[in-house]
Amino acid sequence: MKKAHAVRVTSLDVARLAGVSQSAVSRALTPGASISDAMKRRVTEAAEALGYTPNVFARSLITRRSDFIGVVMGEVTNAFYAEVLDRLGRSLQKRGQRVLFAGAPLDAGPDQAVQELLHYHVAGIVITSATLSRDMAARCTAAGAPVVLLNRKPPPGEASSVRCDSVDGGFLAGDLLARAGHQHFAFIGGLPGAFSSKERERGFAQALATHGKAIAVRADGGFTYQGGLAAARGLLRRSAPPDAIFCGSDEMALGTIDAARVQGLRVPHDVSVIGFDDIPTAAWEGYRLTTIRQPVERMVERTLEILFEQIKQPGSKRVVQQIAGELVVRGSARLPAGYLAATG
Amino acid sequence: MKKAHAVRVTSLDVARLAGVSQSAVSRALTPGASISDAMKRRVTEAAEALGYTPNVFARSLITRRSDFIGVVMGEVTNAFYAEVLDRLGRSLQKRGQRVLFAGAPLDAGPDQAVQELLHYHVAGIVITSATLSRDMAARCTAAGAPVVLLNRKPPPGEASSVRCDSVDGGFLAGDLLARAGHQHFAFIGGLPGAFSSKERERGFAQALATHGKAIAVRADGGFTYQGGLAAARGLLRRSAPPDAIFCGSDEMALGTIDAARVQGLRVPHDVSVIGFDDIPTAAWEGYRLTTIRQPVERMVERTLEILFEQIKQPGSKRVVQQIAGELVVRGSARLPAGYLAATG
DNA sequence: GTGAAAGCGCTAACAG
DNA sequence: CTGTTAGCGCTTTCAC
Repeated sequence: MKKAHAVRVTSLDVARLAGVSQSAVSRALTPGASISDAMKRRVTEAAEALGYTPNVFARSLITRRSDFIGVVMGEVTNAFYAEVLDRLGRSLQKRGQRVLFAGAPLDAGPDQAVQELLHYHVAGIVITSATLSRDMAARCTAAGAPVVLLNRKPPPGEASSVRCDSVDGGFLAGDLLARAGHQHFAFIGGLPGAFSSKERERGFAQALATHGKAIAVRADGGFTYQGGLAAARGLLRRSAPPDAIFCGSDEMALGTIDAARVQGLRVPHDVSVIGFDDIPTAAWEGYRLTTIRQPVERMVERTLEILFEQIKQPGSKRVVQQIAGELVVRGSARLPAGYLAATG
Repeated sequence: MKKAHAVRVTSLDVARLAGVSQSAVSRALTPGASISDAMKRRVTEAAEALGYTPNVFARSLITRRSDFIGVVMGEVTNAFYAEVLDRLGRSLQKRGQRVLFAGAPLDAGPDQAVQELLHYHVAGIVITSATLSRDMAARCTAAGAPVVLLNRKPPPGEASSVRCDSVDGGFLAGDLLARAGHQHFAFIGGLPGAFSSKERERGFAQALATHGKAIAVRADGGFTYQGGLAAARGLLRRSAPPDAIFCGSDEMALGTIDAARVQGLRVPHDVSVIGFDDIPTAAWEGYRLTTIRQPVERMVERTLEILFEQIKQPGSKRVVQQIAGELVVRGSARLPAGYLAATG
């Protein structure tokens, strides 16, 4: 059984064992410091022998930098964001960074959470909950902590952002539905103020316009299953119910499918449904939801790429990037004639 | 527009403004330090005027304690754990603690993640991924960081644990199914080595034995939808297929329901299915899964209670607590005759 | 109860 | 390239 050293080993201990100065130890463990290979090896060996790791607090006290990356997230219970967090965590762990997790009340915005993170001299911040205020963005810049927003409205100022191209994604959905010959189109949005939801609706409307159609009716479902279910129920009970419904998120689309089934409607025979996200549940046998996939992996990767670029190169220009969504054809929407033949 | 002080305000600044010593400032912000009310007020006012907050690194460097709580979690993408994290985050935020999030590779165990957390002098650790090794548990104790495991096998040694009573939960499921008159019982477990899964199976078997029955066949589904689907497909294709399936998790139960439907079986008419967890999806219209609910809220609350007790009172005895699960009757399992009348 | 002084363990500027 | 030196901002003795 290994002994549990309660006594902490410091750089001085390592220095003594290696027979060098304490600052040499520091340099040996600082990438890019000017130190000879021989010295470096000597120190490294002594450090390993003692099981030494630098005290993160002493280090951060001086450098004013930590290896924390702050993650501000509103809804971990949303499958899409759970996956974002999962991938974020793995990537950061691999790069030797730590995740300082901050839930943000959806109603209050991320400002307070960000303020707290700043106390910990986070190296950077990823926000997925809502848009940052201009004031807080400025504070992050002043504190030297670059910010990247994921799937949020690019805030005014210097914060970067990565998002799935919602307009384009909405267009994909609208185009498919229109070409399949549907006549009455409905859109179910998330929260009235949500930027991504509005963009998805816009793209949807644009595609319909291309075909001389328009959104006949809309409702909001708060991005949740229950909300989507309720919204769809209302829509489908109208005297002229829609035969094509595009939802701003998969959860709402799944609720929509269930609402249709409860009313005895067949999907997609009586009504076509398309979602947005491609969460795992969308692929379940019970739903087989046709949807617009957000390429989470690439989005997260790009987010971190930008973040680390800015960390390494403070003051570099902000980047506002869109990544294309991708139509995933399953069974919840009728297809245009000859569609399968055309796409192979 | 507020000015973004790039210059940090230190306790010395506050001391100067208040006309007191720097150590007085420290004492004013340390609960339980010996200081007069007048002095405390004076310092507090100056601190507020300057927007002062102590440098967490300098503080932790001395005290060897941070306000981080480490959370080691394997599967955020699992709806049950997403909810755990969500609640954990909210509660901790409320108590002024920060969440240091560490994903743990399921295959590697939590030891490495815990080791990393210890570097940050976390005040405590919550683990939901797998059981801690005895060695690492000892190291946590040595480092003064209490550990509470959530829904994991209580490790040998001093770590506390809170879990849903799986034996009892399994019993509930078995009892209901047996009393409803089913004849062929199947169990779908998670991973072969998973403690909670084994306990659920044991309780299930015990209940069946009470009625002179037994588990006829079993399979493993890795706790996932796809795994449950595949496992159930195999089970239902047997020459003597089960008419009652108890699954070690809701996701697998949902997969089981879909597997049954794909084969043209009606649930619960042809086969009854019961899950475990009560994740939000279990309540969806498309499934209406009868399941054993884990009272997440209480479990998380109790976990934190124990953790903070141990933080406040180092060396206090470990607690191993079980919290009862609760049968949630929906539509995926046939009920014993007169059941509804009897339960009101 | 209060101030002065001594570090916590480390990085970074400075000589050599 | 290497050692010496000076703090980072705070908590915590120690005198008074």
